[in-house]
Amino acid sequence: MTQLESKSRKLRGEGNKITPQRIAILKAIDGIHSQFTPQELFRKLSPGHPEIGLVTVYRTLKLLAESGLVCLMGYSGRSHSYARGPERHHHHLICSACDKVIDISSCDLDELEKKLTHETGFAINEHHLEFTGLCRDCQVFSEGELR
Amino acid sequence: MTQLESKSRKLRGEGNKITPQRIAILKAIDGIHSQFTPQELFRKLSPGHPEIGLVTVYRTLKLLAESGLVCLMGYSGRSHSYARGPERHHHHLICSACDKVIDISSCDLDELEKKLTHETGFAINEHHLEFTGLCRDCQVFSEGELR
DNA sequence: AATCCAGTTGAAAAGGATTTTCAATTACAG
DNA sequence: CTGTAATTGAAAATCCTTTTCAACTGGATT
Repeated sequence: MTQLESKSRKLRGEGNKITPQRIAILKAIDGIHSQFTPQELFRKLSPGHPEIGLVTVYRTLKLLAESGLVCLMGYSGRSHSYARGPERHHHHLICSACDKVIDISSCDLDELEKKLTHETGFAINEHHLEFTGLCRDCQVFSEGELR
Repeated sequence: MTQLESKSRKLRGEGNKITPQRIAILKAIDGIHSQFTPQELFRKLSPGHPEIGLVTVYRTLKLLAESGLVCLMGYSGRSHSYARGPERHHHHLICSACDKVIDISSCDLDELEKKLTHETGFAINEHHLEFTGLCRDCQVFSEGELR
């Protein structure tokens, strides 16, 4: 089963219709390895899919994020940013130069979480973790003659 | 030295002027233990300080964030949120019901960071960590008759 | 205490991002 | 095939945030 089939199935299972627009958006997202804003995705889609409106991109990304099929990113400034990613719990490593996103599955925070629960009385149910840096490719440009 | 003096001194040291508006804003922030948006802070200030405009609140929060005197929060939806907090490296534990923020100083992520650097070639220079849950007070309302 | 000037301020306008509205269209269950 | 609820695109409406600009002011310097 392709990622497209499995995601479509999940969406349909939740009572949503599978439209050509949604398929195009799912396909596009699967090919993007950076974080992106709705506007950026719209611009990327427009040439091949002039029939897809910006509003639909906004709505679809929201829907996909609610279904866990894309991630809504945290510290990315003013506009919403999203990234493709696995449905399971994971975190991100982001290149601050090219916006590339790498998924991280390990995060041993259980100890810390327990300690915090004990110290603060909070019932913790979520955490976000994000690393930022320069990817191998982008490091090149911050050495040598450039900059 | 009070927090107000020390923060004023730092601001002045960076070439900024200490105005009545900035003092009022610094004082207000010190009394808020939740995260807040510029608009919320403005509403809180307005009654006692009708002379302070919304634009000044925006500008001052931006300035304070750049100087490390307040924290710009991450995953807080559409508008910017800030929180008072220590200047040193720290993270947050946030109540999803009342927006209370507790500062966390420990975060043993060096191991993970090293591992990621090795595996991905990234030059990591920053990380954000955020826990979300219900604080002791707010847990009460999610049990029992309410909700 | 008086002067000066770069930094600051508030109001209004501009700029963006996101959401809402609404009539037309369409996926898909029956 | 049909009926219907979900979806769509365009335009308008909402928000949030920043910019512009003329007036004002903190505080360094006389």
